[in-house]
Amino acid sequence: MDAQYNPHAIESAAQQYWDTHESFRAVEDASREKFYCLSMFPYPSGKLHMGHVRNYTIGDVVTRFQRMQGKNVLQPMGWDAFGMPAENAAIKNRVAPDKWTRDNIDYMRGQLQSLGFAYDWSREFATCDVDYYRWEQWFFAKLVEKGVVYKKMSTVNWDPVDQTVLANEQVIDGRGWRSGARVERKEIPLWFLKITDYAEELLADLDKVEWPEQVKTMQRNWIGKSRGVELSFDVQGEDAESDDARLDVYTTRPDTLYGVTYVAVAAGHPLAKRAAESDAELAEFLKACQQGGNSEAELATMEKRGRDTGFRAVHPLTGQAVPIYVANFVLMEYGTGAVMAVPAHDQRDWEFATKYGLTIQPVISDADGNVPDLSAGAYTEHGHLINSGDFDGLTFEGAFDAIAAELEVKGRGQIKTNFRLRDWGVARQRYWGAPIPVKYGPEGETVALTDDELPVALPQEVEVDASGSPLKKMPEFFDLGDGWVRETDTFDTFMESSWYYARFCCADNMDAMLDERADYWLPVDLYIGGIEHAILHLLYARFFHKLMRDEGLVGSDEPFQRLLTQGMVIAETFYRDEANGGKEWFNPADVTVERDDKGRPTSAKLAADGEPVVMGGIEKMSKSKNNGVDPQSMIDRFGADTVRLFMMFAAPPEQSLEWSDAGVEGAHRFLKRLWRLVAEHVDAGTPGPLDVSALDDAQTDLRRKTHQTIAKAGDDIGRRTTFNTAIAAVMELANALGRFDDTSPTGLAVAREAVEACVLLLAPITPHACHALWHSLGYETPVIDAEWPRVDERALAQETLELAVQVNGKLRARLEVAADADKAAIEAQAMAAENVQRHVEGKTVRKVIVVPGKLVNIVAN
RNA sequence: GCCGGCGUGGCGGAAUUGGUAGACGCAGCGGAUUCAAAAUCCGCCGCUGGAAACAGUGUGUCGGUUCGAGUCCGACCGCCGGCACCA
Repeated sequence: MDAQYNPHAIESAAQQYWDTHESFRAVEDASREKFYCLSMFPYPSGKLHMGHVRNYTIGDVVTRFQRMQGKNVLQPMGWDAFGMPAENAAIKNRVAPDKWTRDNIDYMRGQLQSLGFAYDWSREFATCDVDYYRWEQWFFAKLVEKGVVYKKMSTVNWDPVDQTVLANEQVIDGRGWRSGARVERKEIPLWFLKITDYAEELLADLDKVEWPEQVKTMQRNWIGKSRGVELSFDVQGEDAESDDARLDVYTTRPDTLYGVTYVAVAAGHPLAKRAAESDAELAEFLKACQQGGNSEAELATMEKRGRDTGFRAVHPLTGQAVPIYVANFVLMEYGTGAVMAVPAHDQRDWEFATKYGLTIQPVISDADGNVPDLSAGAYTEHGHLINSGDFDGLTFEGAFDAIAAELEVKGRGQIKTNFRLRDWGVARQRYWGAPIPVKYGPEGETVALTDDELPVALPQEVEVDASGSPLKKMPEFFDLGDGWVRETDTFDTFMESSWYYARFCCADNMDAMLDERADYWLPVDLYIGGIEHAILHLLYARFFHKLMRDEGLVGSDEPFQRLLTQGMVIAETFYRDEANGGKEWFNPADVTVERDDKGRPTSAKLAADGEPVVMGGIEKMSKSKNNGVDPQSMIDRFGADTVRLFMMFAAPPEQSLEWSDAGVEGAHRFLKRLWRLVAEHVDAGTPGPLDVSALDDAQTDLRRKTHQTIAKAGDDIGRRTTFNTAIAAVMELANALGRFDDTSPTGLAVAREAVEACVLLLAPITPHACHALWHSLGYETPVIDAEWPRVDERALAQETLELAVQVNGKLRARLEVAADADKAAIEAQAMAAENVQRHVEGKTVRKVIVVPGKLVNIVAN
């Protein structure tokens, strides 16, 4: 074999082999166990970034590993092709979104292929293909029929200068990113899917999936099931028949009901509007409340402000009148648009009451009956009721039930389960998305399109500018004649990403959304993607799967059985301050870092001019900080296997991964070393038969190491998905192999087993090199079809073990003991050790703890 | 602000169920090979003291549980992800 490791020749040969043999085409086969491995598909933004490379390498390693386990594997790839960047590029470069997107896809597909990912490319599609989104339109029409869809008024960010709706990320400090104008909250009618109808099931079924606990917790909190009481306050002086006669509020703390000292309503609430009719200042305040962004983070961090409406609410139990305030943090769309306020026992209410001088009435004491000190903040613990009439002395649970019962008797309220989860608004006022398949009639009819009216294809020839969707200016698109017009809103791109995993199972079906092949492959056995998708994408996809199930399209309850959330790729940043107060960021590739004699970085210089730059810390790779490392340049320099190996070795998949040029070189060095080890082994001659009963000590040790490594690598890749430790284990085996220079026939046989283990265990990670090495070892069938090596339990056996000996928890000696030694013998041997004697001298031994195979701890004082 | 994470040598990380902290790699230092260099190979490498044996100390900070804590509990500090129209 070639003595030199030549990655580029090896990689193109291996890729060509896989290509001509259609090695990764997946075919349904009911007689075989399937494994569907899916990585989140990319948005085609231009070129692959390191985050993609990491994500897809993880998926590829698992896919190839499962194939070697004998599974029938499916690993598809496609494009999440609708979205705002294409429109932004269109505005900036005057290039049509479709062309821009498809050019990007072509380039990125080539990059994925050069990384050697084992995709079944025959299943590829982009979500902007009409053959894809037509089924989404078809399905939406079915949902309209079923009643899962409705239209309601909803708040959007409105840019009054550009006359367009802005996404939350386009609102910066309350202003439009392009125009700089103060953003306004505007109400427009939008389409919604009733995800809240599935809240209970989405919560319960989290128990059915093998996901990281943190992701399940985030979803549970997002769904936010709570048990509380819905109750109503009368509005003083209102006609009992009028709509404004009562205020409904929901609370999870009915035990604090006697502490209500005011009620707050949203700026859009009818009472607030009525009060403003005769109060110019209040009207001004309501207008101010409509300014600024709409995101929860912005609402939660803004200054809490309010004003008295002049209306008074009547407490449902005490009959006392309390003021009704308008507050900017109460939103009309969430819940009832009104909240009861208990400043003594809720921190936000406390801050508001303190600011406006409202009464703070404590109604909960601690368990000892002490009235809490409310001078610095609210007392939010559960405790015992005080100042609460007949309910005094009750605990949280007792008071909850008693007060709920009292309200029920009086017809003023009842216990209610509430969810924080809100319905999913799926309409966007944008061009580059799937058109919503609805039409409106001259009499105000709203009708979903029928099969023969579908698909609604998105027009390709358009002028995109900053002033909203071009579809709204295209009568040829929306004017259907006879007074009928088509909806010009398009779908949220989360719609497309909510079912693409299912379409991959049968992407060639032009007559149906899904077919029986979906139930062969689904659910996805392992889904891999960024932790940033932990809530929205994953929750919407779960919901969509249940919708498809209820339409009989799939049989399973959940789309993704296992989930692996991968961390970010980060890198050092470098910048110089500019005269205008901004920063100029330099790419790490253009910077030289100076180090002291211990290797610590001390300063950095720009290579081009030799002048210093500031080290800005380690951040997520991004365009804005110019700290991205281009995968292509790394592949060109070292080959795909080196990039893949480094990515898998530098950190466990869930953690963030710091890019390191030196680390990449280290990975490359290891591959060269592995190549040389195999070449030297092949040159050393033909191994004899492996007679395991006639091995010397060194041979036994290497053989044990081989099988320990097989056991560890299989567990690390298959169960733990900690690829870094699997690679470390193989490196240890390679190190042991490098020290083993026994060229006897038996020695070569033991070495052969170790060499083959290295190649097979690394085959999922560095598939091109292992493809070539496997052939060099004399095999005709490719390594992708080789079986994962089996552990020989007998090879793992040891005659002696090393134990740690502690005295009072501190390590004092190491002990070589027979593997079958009993507790008493171990104790005696431990006590006899010289250093142990020194530390127990003059003390009484109180206890000796023996942990088999691990350590002995002698407790003495 | 709310929800969820993370914090270990000069650096990336390992320690899987409470049991020998620092595997593996990078950087650094010393040596071999070489006319020389690259490449490669060998050795050392948490900190303090010591010639060494060894001792002390050490996993963000403070406190607790335990024979024993990087791991469990409480409080705090710092950083990161998400917050419903970025994907």
